[in-house]
Amino acid sequence: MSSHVSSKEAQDFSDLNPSQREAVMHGEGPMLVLAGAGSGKTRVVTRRIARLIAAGVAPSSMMAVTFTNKAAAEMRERIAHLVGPRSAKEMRVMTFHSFGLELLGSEARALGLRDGGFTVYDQADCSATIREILRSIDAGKRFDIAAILARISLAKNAFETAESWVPRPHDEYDEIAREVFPRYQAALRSFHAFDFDDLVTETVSLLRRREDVRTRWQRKIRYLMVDEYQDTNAAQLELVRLIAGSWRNVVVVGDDDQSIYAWRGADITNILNFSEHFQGARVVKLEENYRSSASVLAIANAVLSSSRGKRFGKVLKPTRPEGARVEVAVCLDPEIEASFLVDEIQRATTADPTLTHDEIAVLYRSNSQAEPVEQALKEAGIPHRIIGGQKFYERKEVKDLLAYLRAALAPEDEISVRRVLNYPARGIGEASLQKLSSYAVARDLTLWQAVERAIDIDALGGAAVEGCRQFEQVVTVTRQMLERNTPSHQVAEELTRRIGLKEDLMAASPGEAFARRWRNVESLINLLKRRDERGPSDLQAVNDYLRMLTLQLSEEEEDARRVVTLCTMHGAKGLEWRLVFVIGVEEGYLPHTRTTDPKATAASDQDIEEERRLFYVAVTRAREKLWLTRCKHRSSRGKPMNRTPSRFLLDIPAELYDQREVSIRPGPDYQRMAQGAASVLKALDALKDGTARPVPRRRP
DNA sequence: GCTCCTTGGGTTTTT
DNA sequence: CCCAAGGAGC
Repeated sequence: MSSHVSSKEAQDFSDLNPSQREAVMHGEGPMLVLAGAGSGKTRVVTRRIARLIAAGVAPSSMMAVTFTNKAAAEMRERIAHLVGPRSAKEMRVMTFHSFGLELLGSEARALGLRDGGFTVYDQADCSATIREILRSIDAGKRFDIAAILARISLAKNAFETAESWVPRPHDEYDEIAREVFPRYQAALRSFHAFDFDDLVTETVSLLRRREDVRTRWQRKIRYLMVDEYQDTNAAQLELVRLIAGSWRNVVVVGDDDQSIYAWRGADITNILNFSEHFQGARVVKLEENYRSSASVLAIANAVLSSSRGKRFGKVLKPTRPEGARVEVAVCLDPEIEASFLVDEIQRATTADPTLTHDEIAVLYRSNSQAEPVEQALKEAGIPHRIIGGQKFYERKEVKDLLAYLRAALAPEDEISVRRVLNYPARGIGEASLQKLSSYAVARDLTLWQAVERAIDIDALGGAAVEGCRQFEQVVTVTRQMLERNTPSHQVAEELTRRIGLKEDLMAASPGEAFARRWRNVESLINLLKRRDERGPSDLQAVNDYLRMLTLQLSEEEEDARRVVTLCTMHGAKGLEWRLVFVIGVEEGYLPHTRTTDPKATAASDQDIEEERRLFYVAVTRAREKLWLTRCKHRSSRGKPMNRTPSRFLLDIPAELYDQREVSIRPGPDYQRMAQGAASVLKALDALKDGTARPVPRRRP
């Protein structure tokens, strides 16, 4: 509908500064928008889209690529606000991975996959695959699977194949990865599975080798926009190049100073060298910051000014007044830190009733830091949500149910079959699994085919044969229901009944845990129900939906009602709040030990620079008030440790912030201390009587 | 084959 | 401290 497009908001550019206007008015050809934090980059992207639509460009010929599905949803919403929901819906707004999924799904024939069947493996599935491979090659030592996976992932994103990749000498993880890589890739192919990296790299290789496919997609997508371009890797750059084709209508938006995903293969030279990759590119810098108070920006600029990395060298220019002083709270330990921040939230929201909880965030380096904060917020009755942490899709009961569905849809998906072959327990233990597996290998069968032939396997015991029969029956019935186009949620319900999932969960999880886990099962069934209402339940449709779930559900399905947000600094990118607490500003977290420890993967200055940028990202989330907190003591692995301030904090001139010590607070803390003292006295008494017992742990 | 216990080893970020 | 793997006992 054009009523939106012709609206004043979309066509009046007087509210934009000259650089923003230049970016919005840009027509064809490559452009790099270097957008500092809070400089209005989303605004520029969405306004440009609205302008192009107003100029007659079909929304369906445009694609905007974002970094997360959540960011995509938000961008689509903002576009809808400018141009109307109809046009917004026609546009492609998605992540690289979702795009890969769409393209591979619709080009299944070109890929040579029969009936479009492939599965998407998440990290847990990939880990399970590697665990099996390590077992099969008798790797001996207990390797860190995540480390192997990380190396394979980096190699794949750099277009190394199992054959071409050269491990670094004297790096035992490179060496084991060299062994695992070809087997891993072969295993995924035989399971008809793609991992997240494949979604991009396989798309690239398909577009490279099939001119017809390439041309088809280049005709489809005439305008391409990429957000958070500093976080793209080599494979994604290649995908951009292939899609952009000869039109080269590529607008990328990003900030080299916010590049924080090198550990995942992101290559900062993509943005630094954009003008070489796309000759004749226009470069626009957005340096005026509309988000943060001048006090916050002074801190942000100070953090970057000590940076030694290669940069475009932007400086954020404040447009807003000085605002409240930035404060540093030096706390005794994490519990004090948490109760201090709760106290401060209560004080601030009371003093300013317009400051609602959804305008407040607590940011930390690692998910484990959320726990004491959550505890303190809970005690104080402050509503909050944790972004990240244990994801819905990763919960065991959800994965188990999905594994059954996947096994029914595609029995060659061995990881799924393995996962539920003996769940709930039906007499097929490690030994029987080995026998099934070697039977399959010897005859070049899939594991599923071996299960079907269980009765013919002499080595297998009676209980195991019976278990295989039961499993085969459950899977077969499930498949038949799907073949008859039974709504998928009904299939899932019948499945839970047949395997006795409810009873098993009840038996395995005490009290409250059962309710929570069963609720997860019900939410999954509900999710399927909503899908059923929208479309058919044929095999293809359900399969498509399940593999999309792998991408979508690895993120938050959370609703952001008026609650305080807790999230990692990585997860905070692109978001903003009026009041922000950055906690744990200590050596060991910022930078993280893992990046400074010489024992870990060759710790380099580059890694530390990335940690500095991460701190910069965290700081620039604050609009009005920024608190930096750190602890003097903290226990790690049960051992108490003294903590020192982050080097990045020490780099900030002291006159830019106020500092205060927080050791103990009046109120509840005194009570807690008194209780603590009482229990110590009691324990001493007990020691004297000889009735000492291990003190039960406090947490439920 | 299953469950419970001991032991040893490692600390992050996520599509 | 927390998890996973391996061993003992049922």
